[in-house]
Amino acid sequence: MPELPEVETTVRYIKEKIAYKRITSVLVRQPSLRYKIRSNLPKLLKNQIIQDVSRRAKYILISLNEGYLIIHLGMSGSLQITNAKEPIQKHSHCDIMFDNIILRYNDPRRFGCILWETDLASNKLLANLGIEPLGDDFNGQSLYKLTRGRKVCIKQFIMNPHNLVGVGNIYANESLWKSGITPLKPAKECSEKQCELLADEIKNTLLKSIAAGGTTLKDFKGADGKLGYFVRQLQIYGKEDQACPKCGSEIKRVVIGQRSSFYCLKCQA
DNA sequence: CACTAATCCTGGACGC
DNA sequence: TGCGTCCAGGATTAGT
Repeated sequence: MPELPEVETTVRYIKEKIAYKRITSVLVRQPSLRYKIRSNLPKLLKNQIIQDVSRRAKYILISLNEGYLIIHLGMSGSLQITNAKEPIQKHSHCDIMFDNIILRYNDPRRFGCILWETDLASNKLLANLGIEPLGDDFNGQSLYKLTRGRKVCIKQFIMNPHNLVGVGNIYANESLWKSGITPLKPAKECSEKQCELLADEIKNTLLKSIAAGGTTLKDFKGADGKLGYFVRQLQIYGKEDQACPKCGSEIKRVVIGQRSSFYCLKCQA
């Protein structure tokens, strides 16, 4: 599923393809996503020129002459640059057409969204987002400050987009294992040193995955857009009952906040 | 205010 | 083979 690295890779790729191009038409086949696609979207977008493509958390932001397109890929969404000759796939819900190319939104589980807003500040979804893990203001110190007084466990804390954005279940598991912190530890009990380690590992994991993103992106053409290449780099996620790559003891699985969590009893305290 | 559980949806894995 | 059941997952919303 698209996590922050996949979204970032998608943003870079589509920006290159559609920047400064004019939208000729828009076709909505299935408006029922996480939020319904507004019925006047084609009218709103026609003849608009793409000014910029950027990212905030896992939201893809497309600046137009008037207003913004806000796209989220949800669990299973992907954006492809394609053309009219390519056959429509089963879950291709929306086409944004340019002179020679089409930006095609595909999302089997329909957890994503395609919204239009006059300005970003008035959008509720963007209003209460936490810190960007790859931004300059995220580091051990800021993580330490944020976690003070928070008794929720550290895994849930870093996965909550009001605290920190873009860290999904897989990246949370991997970075906690790498920094030797048990996912069950109350956030407020993480030391300065541990916050330092964790912040570094979150950044590392995301950056590595972005570096692998080019390869992942090619896999987006496949039906499900699932992990593809990056899945091979996983050390702990989904490895229940297998040996910890660091110490060899058995990896445990627990459910935290309805999410599977994998950790090593020996390495993570 | 802080935290928990339910929710949206489909495809894939699994048991019978 | 085919049916039913369950699970995965991000982020919001309703509920405690």
